[in-house]
Amino acid sequence: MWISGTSQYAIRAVVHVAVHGEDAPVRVGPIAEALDVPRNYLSKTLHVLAREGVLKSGRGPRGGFQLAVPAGKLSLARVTAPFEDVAKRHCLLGRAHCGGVHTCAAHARWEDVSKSLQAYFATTMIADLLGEARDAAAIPVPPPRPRATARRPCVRRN
Amino acid sequence: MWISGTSQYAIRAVVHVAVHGEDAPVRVGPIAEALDVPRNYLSKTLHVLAREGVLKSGRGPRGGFQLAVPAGKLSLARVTAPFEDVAKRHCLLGRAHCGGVHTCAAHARWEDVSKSLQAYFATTMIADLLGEARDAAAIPVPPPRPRATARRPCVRRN
DNA sequence: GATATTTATCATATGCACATGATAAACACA
DNA sequence: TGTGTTTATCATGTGCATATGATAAATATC
Repeated sequence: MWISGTSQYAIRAVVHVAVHGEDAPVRVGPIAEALDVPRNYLSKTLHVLAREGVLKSGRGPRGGFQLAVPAGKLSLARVTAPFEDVAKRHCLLGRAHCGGVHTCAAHARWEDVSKSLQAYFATTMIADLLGEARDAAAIPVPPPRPRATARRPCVRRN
Repeated sequence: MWISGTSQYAIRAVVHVAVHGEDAPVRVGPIAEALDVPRNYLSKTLHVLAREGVLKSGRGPRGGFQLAVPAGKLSLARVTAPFEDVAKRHCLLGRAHCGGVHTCAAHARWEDVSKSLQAYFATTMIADLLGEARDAAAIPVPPPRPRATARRPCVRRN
C-alpha cells in the first residue's frame, strides 16, 4: 500500500469532517461508524491531527472535531505527515541518501516518479476530494475485512 | 516505504546475483553478507524467486543461485510481485475498485500518478540497475539499523 | 455544584512482517 | 558408499502498526 492504514483513516476522517462539520463539531462516534473504523483508534488519530493544527477539537457536550484549516488549503501531505516517515521514501532501496554513489538511469527515472508522487500529496487538497459524491470517502472500504484468515505472505496458493 | 522490506532484499539480491553469478552460481551466505541481510530469511526469499522462475537454484557443492532470465528482460515488477499485493495499490484509500462511485479530479490525477509508478516497475529492468558502480545495490543500506530504539510512531519528538 | 457528555490518555492485546535456529533433503566428489 | 556442502523446510521468536477497553479530564447545561 502506498500510505499506511492510519493515514487512510486520517484522510477519510478529515474529508468526513469537512463535509459534515461546517455548522457544528462532529463527534468521533458518528465518524467511526460512518467510516467503519475502530472508534478509540480513530480518536487517537484525530487527537494527533488536532495537536498538529489540522483539526480543532473540543470536549464535553457540543464537543467534537472541526477543520482548523479551510479544506481548500489543506493538503493530503499535511494530513498524512504525522503518520508517515517521508525520509524513507527517497530511495527505491530504502537508503536515505542515494544519488551519490550510483546514479544510474533507473535512479534518475525513479527520482522523477518519486517526485511526482510527493507533488501529488503536496498539491492535492482535501477540497479536491469533495467531488460529486460529497462523502464518498466515508464509504466503508470494501470487502468486510477478511481478517485472521491464514493468508500466506503473498505467494500464490499452489 | 513504497515497497516492502522483503521486496528491497529481493531486488538487491537479484542485482547481486546478476553481477556475480555469470560464471558460477552464487551462494546465499556471501549474498547475505554483502547485503547485510539475515541469511535464512534471504534464503527463503530467494527460494520464492526460484519457485517463481526468476532465479535458478541448485543444492550441494556447486549449488547456489543464478538468474533464470537475462537481466535485460527481468523487470522490477517481476522480482517484487511475489512480495507485494498490487491489488491494494489502485485506490488511494485502499479500495480495490474506486473509479465507479466517485470520480473526482483528485482521483483522476491519482490514477495518473499510480499508473506511472506501475509503469516504472514494469519497464525498469534489473540491467538498468547495473550502472556505474556495478554492485551499488549490494551496498548495505545506511545507518546500521537503529533497531529496538523506542521510536514514537512518527510524530515529532516534542 | 451536580450531572451528563465528550475528548484525552493510559495500559494492554492482537496480527503480521520480519527474523532466527534447527533439521531435512539434494547434490558433488572422492 | 560416505562425507561435506548447500538449499529447502519447519518451528518458533520478535517488534511494530493496529486495535481494544477502561479511566481521567474538560466542558455545557441545569
